[in-house]
Amino acid sequence: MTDSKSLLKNILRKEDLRYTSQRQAVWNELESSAEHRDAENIYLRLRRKKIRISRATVYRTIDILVKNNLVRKMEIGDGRALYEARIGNEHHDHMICLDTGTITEFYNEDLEQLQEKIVIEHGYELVRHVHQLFVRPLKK
Amino acid sequence: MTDSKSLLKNILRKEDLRYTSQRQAVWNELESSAEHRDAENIYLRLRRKKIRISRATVYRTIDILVKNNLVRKMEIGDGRALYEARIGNEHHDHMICLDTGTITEFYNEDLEQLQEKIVIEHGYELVRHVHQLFVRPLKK
DNA sequence: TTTTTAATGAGACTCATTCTCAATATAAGT
DNA sequence: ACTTATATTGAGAATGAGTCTCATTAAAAA
Repeated sequence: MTDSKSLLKNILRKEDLRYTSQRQAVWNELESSAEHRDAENIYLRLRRKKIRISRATVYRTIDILVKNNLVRKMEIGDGRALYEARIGNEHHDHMICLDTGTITEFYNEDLEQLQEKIVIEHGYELVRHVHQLFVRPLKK
Repeated sequence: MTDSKSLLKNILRKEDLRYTSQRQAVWNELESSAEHRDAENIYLRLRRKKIRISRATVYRTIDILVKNNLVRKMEIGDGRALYEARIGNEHHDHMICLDTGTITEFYNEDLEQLQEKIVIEHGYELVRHVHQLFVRPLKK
């Protein structure tokens, strides 16, 4: 069994959920590219590959993957959400260019630590965070 | 004329828009509380006060206020957006408690500067940012 | 005032996501 | 393997925040 299959199976077992071809297909699709994709894109691609799946199942499966940290959800502000696999993909935040729509990933350790410090000072622990920088190219 | 009225009038004049009672009512409503409120809440409160206004106008007016920095928009991740007046209200980010829903505002100068530094290193300038910390109470 | 044109309201519409429920598939037990 | 119990699925209806349309109303310019 490939790592990808056993990883998913273990998570489904832990959650007392059944292993199905649809759930594997959604995970394969997300895992196979580093893109930020929306649910409709995943649905359409699976259909194009002649995989029998519905939108409802795509959404339901993504929820499971997000809850189990295999996939990161990112709300882009226009009412849609984009997803990306976390596999071989350490934590990062996003910089979104307002001119071109280009999404650049960034990670800054100082920033991470500062966030932790801030929430602790308020008597909380950090569960997750959303950090998006909306930018424009520097004109020189 | 109150400050609140002339502030709005000036902005509408600048934007070549007309001053109307509905626009004033939406601005009054937002300005009069420091709460984070959604569009529906503002609409219902104005109706309860017997002010003649429609949802469409609430949304249209909020857009104008956001565009002119009188109001800050905050997407909360469940598909809704919350709004708060910026009046007497310097920039801050939000900490959202997952247990209680409590929203705590925070501001950290180091964090602000770090963000600026990061985008510049990538050849961009920062236009705006979204920074939300989802937290849980520290149990001791 | 009159006139011009922007703003409004009611409700239709959009679009991502969620829900419903009958049909189907998984996996446990034999 | 076969049966059985029950979780999962699919099709499409439903939801809900936000946007759009267009006839009516109201600013504000003349």
